[in-house]
Amino acid sequence: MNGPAPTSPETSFALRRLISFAPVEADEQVLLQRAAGSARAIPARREILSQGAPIRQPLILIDGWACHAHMLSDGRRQILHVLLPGDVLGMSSHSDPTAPTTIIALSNVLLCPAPAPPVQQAEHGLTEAYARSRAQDEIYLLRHIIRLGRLSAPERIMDWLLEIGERLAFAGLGTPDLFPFPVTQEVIADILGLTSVHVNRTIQSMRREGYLQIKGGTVSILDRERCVRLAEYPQIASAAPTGISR
Amino acid sequence: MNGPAPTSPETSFALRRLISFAPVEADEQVLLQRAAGSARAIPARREILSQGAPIRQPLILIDGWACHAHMLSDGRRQILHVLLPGDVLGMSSHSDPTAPTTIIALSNVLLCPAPAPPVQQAEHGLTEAYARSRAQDEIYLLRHIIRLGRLSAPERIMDWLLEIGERLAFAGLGTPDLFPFPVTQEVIADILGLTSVHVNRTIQSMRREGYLQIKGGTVSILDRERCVRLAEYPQIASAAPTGISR
DNA sequence: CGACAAGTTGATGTTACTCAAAAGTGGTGG
DNA sequence: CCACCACTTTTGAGTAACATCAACTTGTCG
Repeated sequence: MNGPAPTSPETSFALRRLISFAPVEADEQVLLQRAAGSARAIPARREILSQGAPIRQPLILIDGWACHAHMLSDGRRQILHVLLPGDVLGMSSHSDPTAPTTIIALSNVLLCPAPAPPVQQAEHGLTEAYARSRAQDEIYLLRHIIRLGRLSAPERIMDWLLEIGERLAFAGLGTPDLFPFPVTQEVIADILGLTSVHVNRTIQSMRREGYLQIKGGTVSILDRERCVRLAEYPQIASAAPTGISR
Repeated sequence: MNGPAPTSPETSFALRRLISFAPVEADEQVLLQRAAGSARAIPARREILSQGAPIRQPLILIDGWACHAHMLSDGRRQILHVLLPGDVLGMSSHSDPTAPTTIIALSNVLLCPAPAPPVQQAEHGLTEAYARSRAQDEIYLLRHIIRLGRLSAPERIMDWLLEIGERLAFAGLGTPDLFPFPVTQEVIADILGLTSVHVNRTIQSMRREGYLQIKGGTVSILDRERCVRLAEYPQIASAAPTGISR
């Protein structure tokens, strides 16, 4: 549905993102390619990792969407973090790591083991790429806290959509203004701490006012300027003018 | 105000927490003690690290409370994470790290440089302690997302207080049911994504119903059983019965 | 075509926010 | 000891945002 040849291109997309974090040596790239070749498929809704379980080995998401999720005893669900192609799951820097949360597939996904860097040399290659990927994930977590704590429903939705668009574009899957979007409004609600009904009404209102369009599993940002303003979305690679003097 | 000799004991409290994460060799403990001895004081409200600035060197919080905070342009503030004695700031595993958020002192604090482990041996000593401390911080971030996304105001406040009590007790500062508490209701509001007025009313209601007491900079959990139930607080070191079959 | 999931709509309820002011608290200097 | 200040907590009344409940409609896939 989303391109000419659906078999091998996704692989390189996912790896492209990871490689962009740091200069990865040719031999390491081969390791990645080989790992990606052995990726296994997991159907939507299936649990990938369960909370508290020991992590056998870190994984790379090659295709599809997944998420960290937490259920409360009365059925409320909060999705903590969305995982997109190229994201690394379960990478930890200490011994005997256990999964801090349950990870489930949001769509059909392809997963492969994350190859260990051949040389454990810091500040270079794959080691550095993994470290930066993890640091970036932490930034997304922090931004998510801001969203949930201080943004209104329209702001939350817009801010999150802009982030997803940016992340997907980073992996070569669409552009920041037009990207594939395989999740239901119920999932959006569980990510953003809202109800699906409220998500629906809010999206409709944004659609009516010409901000964006969501149709057929695709998001189009129609007026990026206004969208960014609505969400106070932090500009990519801009000087941070956060200086609050005295 | 909080004990007989206010000069040196805090130092060992903070280090106790860090050391508890992994067996730290005697020589490494000496490094920590020496670093703590050179701690410098920073007054409340002062900025410790600003967003986007390069991190010169990781720090250990020896005494007092600090936090990661983010301001929106219209004055809204979200506190992302609270830092307590023994917490490590700005520890990163990749090269040229920059501060993902601004860190400010919530009270007067003592800070010292985090000594680099003498032997860069994974799975042992200080390296492992730092790694586990960071992993634990990530778990607190995830829990915070659940709080903000899916818990009501009373649940948020209770859940957060229980977490703070546990963390302080872990560092030897009070017990999980009785601990020092140097922050205003306005700060609580900015942590929990509420307004200070609503925090006030909610705390009063919990006080009236016998859950807890907050007075004179001290929190007392009066009925832990009921508090834990109110917040669905995850039990420490309990088997995780999260198995959702099929 | 039928069944099931997803999206949409309406009516109503509740939680939490806003604005504004009063009352309490602690520190400082005369 | 008191007066004063700034800050924090508390209270009240009105409002806005979001949730809830319950249909109904649309779309998709076998």
